[in-house]
Amino acid sequence: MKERLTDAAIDLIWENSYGTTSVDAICDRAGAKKGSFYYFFKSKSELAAAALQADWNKKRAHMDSVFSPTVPPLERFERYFECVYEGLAERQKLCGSILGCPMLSIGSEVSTQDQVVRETVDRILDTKRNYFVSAIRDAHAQGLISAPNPEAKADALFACYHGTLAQARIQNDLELVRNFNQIALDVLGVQHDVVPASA
Amino acid sequence: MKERLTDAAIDLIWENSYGTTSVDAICDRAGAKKGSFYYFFKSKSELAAAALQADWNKKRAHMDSVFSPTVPPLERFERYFECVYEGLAERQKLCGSILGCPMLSIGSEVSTQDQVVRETVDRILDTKRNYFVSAIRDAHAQGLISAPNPEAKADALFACYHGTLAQARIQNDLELVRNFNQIALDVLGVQHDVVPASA
DNA sequence: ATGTTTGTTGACTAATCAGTTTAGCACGGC
DNA sequence: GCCGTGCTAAACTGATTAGTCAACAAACAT
Repeated sequence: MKERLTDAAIDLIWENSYGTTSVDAICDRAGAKKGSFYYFFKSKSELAAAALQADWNKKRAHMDSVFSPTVPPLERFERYFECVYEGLAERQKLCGSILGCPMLSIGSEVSTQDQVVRETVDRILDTKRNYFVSAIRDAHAQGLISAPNPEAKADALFACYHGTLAQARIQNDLELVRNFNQIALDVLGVQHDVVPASA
Repeated sequence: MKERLTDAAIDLIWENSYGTTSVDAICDRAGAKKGSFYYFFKSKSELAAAALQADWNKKRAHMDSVFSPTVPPLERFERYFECVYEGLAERQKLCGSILGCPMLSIGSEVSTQDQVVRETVDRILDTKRNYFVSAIRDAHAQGLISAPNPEAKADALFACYHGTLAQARIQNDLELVRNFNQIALDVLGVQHDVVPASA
């Protein structure tokens, strides 16, 4: 039941927002009653933090596989962005909207008001950033890109990635995400293998 | 009074969020009563849209000056990011938090639930993006950068910029914004004039 | 068998929410 | 003097909110 509650919470909050998702609505979707909710969680805010953490834990294994050191560094990004695109597209079929990154949407919404959730998001985002850093470091070591400062490069790509997802949500349009790997390559400083126009 | 209401609305919604900012609170800060509110605006949602638009209209003249075609293209960005940094720092002194970009925060929060606000944000963001596009086009024309596709480059920088502001809000930390011009130059593909280390 | 832990239930507050209503104020035109 | 017009005041509605509470159930240990 605890898991049903966190699942319902992520679903609803991601699709709508933290502020407009009521505890009642979460309970309804989870098939639970208010009492059960407050048996497991002492507040809406604590549930949100738990839900974000649970969601991340679920995705972690998949991230480890996509960003495995056995995969060529630039392919890690390519596969990752492809997965994100597919996931958002599938989700759109269900709810009609492009939802972007839940961490960013929720984090941005509550950051000035809810320190528990804010710190949870902050910590998870930092963990996620590490995948970027290590892939970039590897790419640099293999001479695929020039990134003497992998952390700075990762920050740039990370920001670019999240900015694109945020815009996709606001515009309700996946177009920018579909072509994101191109932008990523550009930000990473990979040489374009442009097909030269004839004549 | 209408202006006092939109000012109060932007202030409160930016600092907190759309969902947690009540009409009562907006009226309080504006020194107005509910009746006045609903005389000028027919709903909270319509006020939010009007407030965002009014806020943008105020900033527009300044944007025009910063992105004036008489300013060298890369300096436009430099000055702009500097202004944004200063603005956020000043605001932090007042409310203790880094607030990021109101368009992005609010847009991301309400995008799936409020089409009026969503479209307002979408339109304003598109207008803002044009400043980037034209500066990049000029920079390319002057041989400062290589950007055969200025729109794509602008999208990348725009996303990177907004992603950075969103992270600054979530982390409540201006650090990333302070150094953003460096990242911007990197994304734009400007050659670093790195001071070579001796020995 | 008996008590304890672990979970569930539904009714309950007390506050807050967006939005309405109605009466009234100050003002200039006529 | 009188009337419309632009705006304000304050009380109100009805729905919704997060969170509480005491009674209850089933499993499990002793």
